[in-house]
Parts: sequence; structure tokens; C-alpha cells
Amino acid sequence: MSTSTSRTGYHHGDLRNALLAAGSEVAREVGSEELSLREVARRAGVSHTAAYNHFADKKDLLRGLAIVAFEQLAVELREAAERDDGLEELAVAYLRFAMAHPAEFGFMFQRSLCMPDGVPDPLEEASRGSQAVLAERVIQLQAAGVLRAENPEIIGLALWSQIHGITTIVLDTPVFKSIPAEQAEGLARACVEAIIVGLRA
Amino acid sequence: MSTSTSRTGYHHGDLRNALLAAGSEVAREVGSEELSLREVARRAGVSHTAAYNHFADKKDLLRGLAIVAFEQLAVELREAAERDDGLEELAVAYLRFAMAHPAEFGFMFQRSLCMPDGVPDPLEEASRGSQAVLAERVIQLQAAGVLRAENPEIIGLALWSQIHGITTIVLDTPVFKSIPAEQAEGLARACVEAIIVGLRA
DNA sequence: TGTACATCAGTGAACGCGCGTTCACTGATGTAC
DNA sequence: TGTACATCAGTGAACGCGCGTTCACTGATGTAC
Repeated sequence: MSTSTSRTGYHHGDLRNALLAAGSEVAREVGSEELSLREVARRAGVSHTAAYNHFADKKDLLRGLAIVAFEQLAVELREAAERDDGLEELAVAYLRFAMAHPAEFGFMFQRSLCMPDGVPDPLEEASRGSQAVLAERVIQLQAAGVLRAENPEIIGLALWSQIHGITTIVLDTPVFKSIPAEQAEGLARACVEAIIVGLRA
Repeated sequence: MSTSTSRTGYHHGDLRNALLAAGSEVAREVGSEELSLREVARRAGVSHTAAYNHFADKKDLLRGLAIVAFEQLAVELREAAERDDGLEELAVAYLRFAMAHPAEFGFMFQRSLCMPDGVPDPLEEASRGSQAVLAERVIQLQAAGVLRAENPEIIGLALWSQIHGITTIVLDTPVFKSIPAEQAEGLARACVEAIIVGLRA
């Protein structure tokens, strides 16, 4: 059997994924700025040079973490979209994801953290999935006559800005970071409600 | 005369401010992550240890940069508030400031970059000035019957989220970073317009 | 079934790096008498 | 006006640090014949 956790002495079996899992752990514990490749390898139980068989360099590892995180975010947004046919649950899911994975949220949206210099956006494709959930919902709500039927891109951007804005504020500003999660979610709901009214058909 | 630039051989005269000015330059050139205390001192034409006469440590220097930046942002928001009695110019001024000083914008709003561990928010006071401009404008617009006359804090937060959201998106997402400034400002105006409609009386 | 060999995926030692910070110091300045 | 001295604000040398990365290597695996 070749499960992803089997370790046959020398060879690991699925080190790439093990490193990503360890990276996620370490990121949670020390934050995006303090994460080191060596600590990630240590956590995966492997020499730090082994990582170079699976990632070109440290930023490539961070990019891997961001890609996994984008996939996870897309899954959670899809689930939220199924639970609710509006936008509030989408916003709350976005906020929850960011609060659960603040370091990865940094890698995802501060591209410079995982982007080699002068390279086109390495996460464009990875981010498409979660972008799509919002874009589809906008089009649905326009078709249903809930949102104005104009400029879906701009309307989507305005909604994303609102959601992303309240999320980063809650995440980074001490005065908000200390409030309980439900209260933060309440703020996100209120903000989204406000902009929905503004975008109403 | 004791101008801030006089250098009498050994003693500098106004090294603290000179370091802040140099720090702002270096931050612009290398970004918030790559900024080093040594380079800032080099830029100010002084040994790197001299900085310790004016700042407790590196994060204290970054905090100094953030405080100066908050003061500057408050000035620019006040000017915008005088030019226009709505909210659009405020949003555009916020975006312009962030685009002009992206590294400082990071120090200002990602507190962990300049915050010692487990300390209350060191920038709370510094941020109050720019917060106040928005808060006052909200109250004005409520009194004028333009915005709903309820929950000024929540309404202010919704507006700030929108402005901060579009700003961070434009700043950090490669696809937006490459568009011309006027177009970015247009997006900010559109986003703010949308939410104002939502918050209308 | 056994052997030779290419390939894959680990290992540990080593390098160089600039960094933040500390230290003992010294030059310049202001003040008291 | 001159001198003694405390204080302020610089200096350069040194330390320790963990880091990212490279290197020559070796153990394990799969395949061809």
C-alpha cells in the first residue's frame, strides 16, 4: 500500500504534501513572517535539504501553501453558497477562513511574500476558483432581479472589496482582533448588508 | 541656527527625524519586508548603532515610521474632506496615500510588523486622527439626511472596510497593481458610490 | 529468478550572509561656580 | 572669562544568530535483459 503517510525508512512516500501540511502548522504557530523552511522540514521529520527535491526555493513552498489555501477557501465558499442564496454567508465564510488561517491569508493576498521579482502573478490560476464563486453569485442575483443588472465585474469588485476590507481590518487591527468571533461575523454581515442595499436592482 | 539638517561634525542635530526620513526612503525602495535598520542608518549617513540613541529597537523605528505616516494620512484626508463634502474624495485620498507609500501602509495596518509581542496596540493613538476624519464626515452626512441616522460606528466601519478593501486589493493584487492610477481611482469611486447608496437615508 | 544500472529522493556538512543588538569608548555640548 | 564635570549623542569592533542554499554523497526503487 502506498498511503500518503507511509514512511519506508529512507523514502518518505509523499513528502511534498507532508511539507505542505507541516508548513500550514508552522504558519499557524509562528505567523507568516517567522516561518522558516528549516522549521517546516523539521516538523515534517526530514532534513531541511529534502525540501529542495519538491520545491525550488522557500518562496515556492509558500506559493504551495497559498495554492492549497486557495483551494480550501474555494471549497468553503462553495459550501456557504449552497447553504444560503444571498451573500452574507459567503462573507462570513471568507472571514472565518481568514481567521482560521491568518498566515496563509497573507501568502494568498500579499503576493510579494511568495512572488519572485518581476514575475507574472503566480497565484492567478489558484485564485480563480474562489473568485468564481462570488462572480457566479453576482450573476445569479442579477438574473433574479436582486442586484442591478449592470457591470457584473464592478459589482463583484465592490462586494469583494467590502468583504476583503472588513476581513483584513478584523484580522490586523488589534481592537478588532480581540473581539469574539461571533461579534466579528456580525460586523461582516452588517457591512455586506449595507452594500447589498446599495447595489440593489 | 539649529535647522534640522545642520550637522556639526560629530553631533547630528536632528537624527531622529533624519532617520525617519531615511527610513521612508528605504521603505519606498526596498519594501516593508526588506527594510533593515542598518540600511536606514547608512542612508542617514550615520553608524547603525547611532539609531539606538533614538529608537529602542528596530520595531520602534518602524512604529515611528507608521506614526509619521498616520499623521500624513490624516492631513491628506482633511484636505480631501475640505475639497468635497461627500465621501468619494476621501476614498480617493486614502487610495492615493497607500499607492504613494505602500510600505508604510503595511506598517500602519499590519500591526504585527511593528508591534512587540503581547503589547496593547501601539498605534491606536496615532491612528485616531485619520479615523476621526471619516467619523466626522459620517456624522455630518447623517445630520444632513444623506446617510441613515443610525449606528454611526457601524456605518463608519462599513465605509472604512469598503475603502480599505479596495485599497489593499489594488495594492497587493498583481492584476490591479498594473493598471494606471486614474483607473484605480475610478474603481475606488465606484465602490464607494455603491456603498453610499446602500447607506442612504 | 538474478543482475546491472539509471533514477529518484533522501542525508549531513558547509558556506556565506546581513542582520539586530551589545559593548566600551570618545567627541561635543551645556552648566555651575 | 576659565575650568571641571555631568550628560548627551555619536563611533567601530564584535557577537551570535538562524537562515537559505549548495554540494557531494548514498540509500532505495523500478526496469531491462
